[in-house]
Amino acid sequence: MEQAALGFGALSHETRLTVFRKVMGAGTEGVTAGELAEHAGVTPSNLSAHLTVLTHSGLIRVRRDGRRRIYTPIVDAVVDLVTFLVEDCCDGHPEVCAQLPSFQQQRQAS
Amino acid sequence: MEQAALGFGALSHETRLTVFRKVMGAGTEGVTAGELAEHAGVTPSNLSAHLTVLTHSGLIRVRRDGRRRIYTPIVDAVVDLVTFLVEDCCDGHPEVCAQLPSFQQQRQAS
DNA sequence: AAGTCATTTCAAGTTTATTTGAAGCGGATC
DNA sequence: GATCCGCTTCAAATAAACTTGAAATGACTT
Repeated sequence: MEQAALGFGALSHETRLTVFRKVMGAGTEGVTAGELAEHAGVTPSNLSAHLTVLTHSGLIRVRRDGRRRIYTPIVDAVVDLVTFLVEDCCDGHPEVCAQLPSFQQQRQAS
Repeated sequence: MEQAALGFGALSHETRLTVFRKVMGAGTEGVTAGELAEHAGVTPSNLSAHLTVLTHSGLIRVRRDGRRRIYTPIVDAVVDLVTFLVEDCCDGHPEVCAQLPSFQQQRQAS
């Protein structure tokens, strides 16, 4: 639960949420810090601070490529976080989770 | 996205996460502040502060019953939050969302 | 109407986050 | 080896979150 709180904390800031989504979208290939800074519209320095929070939460990781750093999602960690939230939602209210988008459908669509 | 950040922020503290889960589990019937304080092992005053954050985030609501206050989940808001996270996860990585527990299955189980 | 109960509000202190710009560092280029 | 690039680290300032206990509120009870 400590881990979940950490994960939610990492997503509790608009800049970080923006960055997180961009990183998720980038998949295995990843995104550079520079691209993320531009995308989020913040200074490199500020972005770096937010990236530290996100990596510390275990939701993303860094890899080096020459002089740039490439950020990639740790998908298992994201799945764990989603699962945690979903269990709260669906254990007590199973009838409600039918409202959630069908993952199978999305899978075929994209 | 602002709303999502607010929601995640509300879940980013262990006490609030504990409280949130208890409220979710209580369903329509709800839980009193007193029960929540005992469950979370914090003072009434401290709990009240956390409840303010949670209600302000739109994930739970209060209703009065005599001299007690009963907290209930706002399930739609929780579903929205889960959906938000799931979309990040599954739009870019649809193959991964198969790892998530099947809601239909859970529905029949409980 | 006085007392008690459940809970919140207040104010103050403490801790933790966030932002900023300057400086540093490792890797590429000249 | 000097320089430029991409990014991080540092330090200092500001802001936001958290905790605490005392006091207030509003609703039942006697």
